[in-house]
Amino acid sequence: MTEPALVHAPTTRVLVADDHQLLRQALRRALEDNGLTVVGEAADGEEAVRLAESLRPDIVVMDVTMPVMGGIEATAIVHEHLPNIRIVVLTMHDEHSLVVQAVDAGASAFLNKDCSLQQVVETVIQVADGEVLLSPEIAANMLGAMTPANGSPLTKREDEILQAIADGSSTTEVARDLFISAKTVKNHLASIYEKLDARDRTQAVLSGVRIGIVQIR
Amino acid sequence: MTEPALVHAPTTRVLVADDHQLLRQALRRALEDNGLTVVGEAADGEEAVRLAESLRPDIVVMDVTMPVMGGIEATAIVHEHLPNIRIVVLTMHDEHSLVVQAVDAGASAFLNKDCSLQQVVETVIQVADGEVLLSPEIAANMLGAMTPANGSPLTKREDEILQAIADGSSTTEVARDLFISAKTVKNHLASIYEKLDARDRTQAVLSGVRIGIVQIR
DNA sequence: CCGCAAATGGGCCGGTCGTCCTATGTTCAC
DNA sequence: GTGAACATAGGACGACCGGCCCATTTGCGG
Repeated sequence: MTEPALVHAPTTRVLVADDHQLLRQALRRALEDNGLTVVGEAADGEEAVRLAESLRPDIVVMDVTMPVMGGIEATAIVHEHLPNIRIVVLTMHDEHSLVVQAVDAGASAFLNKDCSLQQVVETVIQVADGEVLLSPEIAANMLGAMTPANGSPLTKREDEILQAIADGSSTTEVARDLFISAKTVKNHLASIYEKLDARDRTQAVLSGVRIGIVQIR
Repeated sequence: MTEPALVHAPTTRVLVADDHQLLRQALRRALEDNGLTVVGEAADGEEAVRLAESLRPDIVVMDVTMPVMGGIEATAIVHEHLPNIRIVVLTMHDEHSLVVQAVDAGASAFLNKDCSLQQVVETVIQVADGEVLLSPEIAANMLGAMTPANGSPLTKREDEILQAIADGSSTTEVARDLFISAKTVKNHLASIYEKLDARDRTQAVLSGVRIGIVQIR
């Protein structure tokens, strides 16, 4: 993964993936005003993967919350198939656990939407330019004084199960979808109730929404 | 659509209220590039109310989902105290009940974030310029084919019960709190499920949150 | 190496929930 | 004034949920 020469690269090609046209336009303008080329825009994760494949951008600016396929998942897929493409992940929610997930998925940088357009542009340039992979610490720092060091109080599996419940699945359906027994789901739910101080799935889901670990879809 | 006189107005003063700096900047740039003056930015509803009071803008571009105080509430307060200020409401979610709530609160226009920056600018100019108050129909049209014009699809009692469930009460507790029998609560819940196309209280509450008839507390 | 947390799973039981009937009184619009 | 919608309420039943035991495996940190 070394590309020493070819510094002559005329422009950095950027793909913008965000489900909000407003944001896409804003990002496009900001990037283009700073000498970068926006080669495409995607409105969901799947489109982002497709366009990354066909357009071969240098950088993808990827929103986390998108329909059809989330940004994290799209990041993982793009990163696996096209490891040369660097991905800058954008998020609405100050969720520290997302940083970890994003970095795991192969993101090179992580920004939340409370940062400035300029910061986004700078980050993209830095990431395109050099090896400036943002460490989780830097990312966490950028997110400002966030909650000390939690993210989700739940484990990955618990997050997954709670989200599935929020998405409308019953205990049995979650079990089927995750290829585990219903009993295991109930066990996880019990842990979730304890950790979120909820007494049933309804309150647990609402707690999850409140603290930003559950997406309303 | 005629705007003959008062063309002398030097600039239209706009206040941008959105919790995402990215969006605020994007809107500021788009507005300023089109000859409008952005006199301030607010990151939450309370700040929006405060700044509207002190800066006296002509227009407030107000996001719905903001911390501390929501955009709808802020719209209502600003509209009551300063009826001359016209408010353009922006939202992420295509929820038609929000249109009604926004219009009730005194909004002059309603846009979702999937519209273009240009559309936002045009709307602001139109609203500032003339009497171009967007009717619910126009707003509805913008949001796509939506249901006629209601607020909540539920009755008052049903709203009340769903909110109580969201607040953490069980069927029996709701019954006790409302001085009715548990059976009646179950009956209302059954109606709620049918109307919201939910199969249990969890989904019903989430639907309620989605369409803005349930407050997360 | 040992412990601990996470993920998996089983059984049991009481209580709640969701659904199916039916029924009565009130209110409001047509 | 007659029906439609709303709010009230009961019974019965099966399914699901939440709490309480418990066990095994895996992986990570001290």
